[in-house]
Amino acid sequence: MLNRVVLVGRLTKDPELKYTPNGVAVANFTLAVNRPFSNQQGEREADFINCVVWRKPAENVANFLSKGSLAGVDGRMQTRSYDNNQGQRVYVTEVMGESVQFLEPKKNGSQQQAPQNNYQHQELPPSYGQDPFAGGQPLDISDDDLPF
Amino acid sequence: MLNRVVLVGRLTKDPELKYTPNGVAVANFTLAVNRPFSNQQGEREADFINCVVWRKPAENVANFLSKGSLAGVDGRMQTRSYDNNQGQRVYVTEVMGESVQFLEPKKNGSQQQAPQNNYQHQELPPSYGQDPFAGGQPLDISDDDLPF
Amino acid sequence: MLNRVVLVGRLTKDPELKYTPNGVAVANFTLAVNRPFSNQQGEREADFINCVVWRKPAENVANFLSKGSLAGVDGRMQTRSYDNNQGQRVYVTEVMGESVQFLEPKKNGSQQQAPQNNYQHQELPPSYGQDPFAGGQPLDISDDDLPF
Amino acid sequence: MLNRVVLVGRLTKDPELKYTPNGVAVANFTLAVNRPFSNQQGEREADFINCVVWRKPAENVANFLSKGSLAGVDGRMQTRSYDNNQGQRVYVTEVMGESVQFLEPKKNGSQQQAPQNNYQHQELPPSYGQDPFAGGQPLDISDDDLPF
DNA sequence: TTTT
DNA sequence: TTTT
Repeated sequence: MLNRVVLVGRLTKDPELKYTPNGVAVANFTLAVNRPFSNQQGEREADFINCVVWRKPAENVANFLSKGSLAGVDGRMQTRSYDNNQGQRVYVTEVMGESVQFLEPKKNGSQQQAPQNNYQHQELPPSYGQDPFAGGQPLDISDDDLPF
Repeated sequence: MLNRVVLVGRLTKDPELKYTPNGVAVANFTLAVNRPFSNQQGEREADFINCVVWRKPAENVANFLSKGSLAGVDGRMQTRSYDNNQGQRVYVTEVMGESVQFLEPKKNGSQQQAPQNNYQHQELPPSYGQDPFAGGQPLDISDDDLPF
Repeated sequence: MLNRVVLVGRLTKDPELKYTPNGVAVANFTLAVNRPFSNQQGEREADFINCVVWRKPAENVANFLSKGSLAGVDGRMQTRSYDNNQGQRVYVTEVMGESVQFLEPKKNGSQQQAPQNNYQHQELPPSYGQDPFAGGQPLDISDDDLPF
Repeated sequence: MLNRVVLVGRLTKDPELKYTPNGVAVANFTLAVNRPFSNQQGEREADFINCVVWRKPAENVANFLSKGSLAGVDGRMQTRSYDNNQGQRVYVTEVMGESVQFLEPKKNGSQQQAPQNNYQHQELPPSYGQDPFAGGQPLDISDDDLPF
């Protein structure tokens, strides 16, 4: 059924990159998306939206985005739940990002080249993404949990 | 900043209609949106997405939708948090529906007329929405909490 | 770059199904999408949006939709131009539908079963889509024109 | 009915600002949106999408965007037609932008301050938008043509 | 637990 | 050239 989300916002922290036991990359990050209206106190608020990105785009996210980066995400809303250590059910809503657009030149990097174009499907410089296990830490879940 | 969600799904229950002390209508409902892929066990899953609608469209939702109704929602993702009665912070992500489309003729109703067209901005039959407090129960929050 | 369109509307005619010389299916149809506001004369207008769908979903469209069917489309806007027979450049904007949702049970059909779920990725009954060339007429363009 | 478009792209030219006889501002511009895939020749193409923005946001567009600016547009697809001077019917599809996000600091400007935040609903510096007729040229259509 |  |  139709389920489409498009967001533009800034990362609240550096993205977290992990790998499933099978070597599938997953990146998690939170986008702060400013609201277009002010609250009663006249302040602008933001929504903090958790995003998950899988596979190659996950590695691009980890390579090109960091705290404060402006990014666009096109994806689907997903919900899941789990029991926390106090034995309570926690409900999670997040955005499964199918594509991520980098809306600013890579910042922190030193001598790095910014990508010529900022789309997720871009050809990345050959130095990226070579060893899928580099730079990320293994994820403690079985691949059976992967829904796709 | 850009924040746009479009969903089509079915209500998991009848919508809940409430009113703020000032008489502003709010409807809450959950949409079950089937995923386009199957999980490891070959089953189709759904995402359960909480939606909030304000004012006149809230009353339309309450009048035209019920458990199982197929509906489209166009809106924005919002996040908020509160402390539950165990003193723990609970994070909530929901969709603020700006417009709701009724994709099926009104069901349960007896002799009721289905709307000629199913858009939220439709002219409703004069019998609807007259007394903003009819059919809903008061909401225990101050209007100061309304962000818009 | 971000380019996302979501529409719900009714087909103005039966969809047209064609095949490239290589046997790739393409369906074309126009969605009438009613506007949420009235014009100066108090009339509701509609937008008439041309949609193109490729491959398997194209065949599903041809099998399940017909004039008047209510459908949802999730896709991208695309533009192209060509010279007409009067030698004038014609600019075309259309929606490349990546997924199509059938929002009504199949109508015209006689004893046909409606699909159990209406998503484009659905398993179709085995009688469908067997011979990719059945029911469509060949398309007079080279596959070199296919951009993906 | 559901009709939602979200785009991020770059202006192909400076926006055109006009005013109806009643002083309602309208801005027109074309966004070049790069495609996420390459064509047969391995080249990246773009879609060129015409956008229209009304009223205050139209003036913001004229003040903050220029050729090459990166911008996000959230709106609806609209179609219309007219007869050209050769007496032929021309069909037009464009995006009615409801909100426009400025994704880069204002460029060409000399000593100008970039907006603190780039959302269309932003508070603009007091020097902007004061005389709604400044800087735009009158539009040769009656307000009766305005559909909303 | 939040970004410019 | 347009749908309910």
